[in-house]
Amino acid sequence: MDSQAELRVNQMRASMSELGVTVTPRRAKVLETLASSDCHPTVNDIHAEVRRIYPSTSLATIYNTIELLKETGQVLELEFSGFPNRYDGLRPDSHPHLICMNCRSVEDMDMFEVEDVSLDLVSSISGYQLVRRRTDYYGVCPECQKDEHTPPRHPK
Amino acid sequence: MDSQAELRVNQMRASMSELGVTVTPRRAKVLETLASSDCHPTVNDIHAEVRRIYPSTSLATIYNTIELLKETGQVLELEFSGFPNRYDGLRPDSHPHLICMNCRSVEDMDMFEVEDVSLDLVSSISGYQLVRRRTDYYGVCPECQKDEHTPPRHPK
DNA sequence: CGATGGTATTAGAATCGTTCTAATTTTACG
DNA sequence: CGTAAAATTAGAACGATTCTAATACCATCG
Repeated sequence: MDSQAELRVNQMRASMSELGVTVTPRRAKVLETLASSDCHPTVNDIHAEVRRIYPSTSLATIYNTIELLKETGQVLELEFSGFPNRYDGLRPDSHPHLICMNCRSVEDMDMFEVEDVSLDLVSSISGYQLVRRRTDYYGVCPECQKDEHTPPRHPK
Repeated sequence: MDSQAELRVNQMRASMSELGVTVTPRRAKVLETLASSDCHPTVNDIHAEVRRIYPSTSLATIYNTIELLKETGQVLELEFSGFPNRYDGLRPDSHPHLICMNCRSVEDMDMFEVEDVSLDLVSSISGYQLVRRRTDYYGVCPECQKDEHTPPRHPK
């Protein structure tokens, strides 16, 4: 786990303590997995990882822990219909992603700085109290372009 | 049905003919509903509307028709997990939306022109073959701000 | 130490939007 | 009309997520 991941784990722990809930060993392992994986894992990915250490862990614990993190904005949830949601614990702020429609890989899109319209500006013009933006680019990743018939796989 | 809606229905009909499929009366009603509704209806909304004329219509027909429209880019699908998808047949191109997390209303966000980074530019830098962008702003709509306890409702 | 009470966790059931399937109906066209 | 292909139906299947009721854990107090 690199230093950025450790920083994030500590921030997540702090936010959970502020909520008044315990950071149990299983929950700690969920935080670690979220903070040290850059492939935007699914709940199942995290479940599998936590099970390597605590084999009896149930899915509900993963969902439960993620819910606690969402409450304090410590994890970014990317919703999909028909596919499992993806989570970003490394960068819980709104930021754009590249999504491969073939292999379902998800990566951060920060090749260059995008000057997004600020949430505050859109809020004041629209009258909405905005809390989050989601921007995703959908297409086919370089890897999948090599062979049109690459079967869907995840994570990449 | 205003002139813009009629134009859209004709475009949708044309795209379906190009696919070599028949525009049956039920399908026509789906197109009409999509083209003349500005609240980004769910599949159930469309189903209810079509049933007013053809009461025996099954849900599968709605899904099936939408699938045909998606194949030719004639409808924009906004995916959610935990909530039904929303559809925009009036403006099938990528454009930003305002989403109320309380009442689940969805509206177009075109208060001002946003100069989005072009898909082509992002494609060339990222190496992805991009086909679509999705940008959504999440928050609480003006109506729901009036009363914190307004129950979720849809459509607005 | 052992009891107590509250939190965390579990396994599995329930939910719900979407997709699939097999049988039936409709449609186009000779 | 008659036939074949396409469209449609009802309901089953599916899969991600949420819920539920029972159990395990753990800190603290007597």
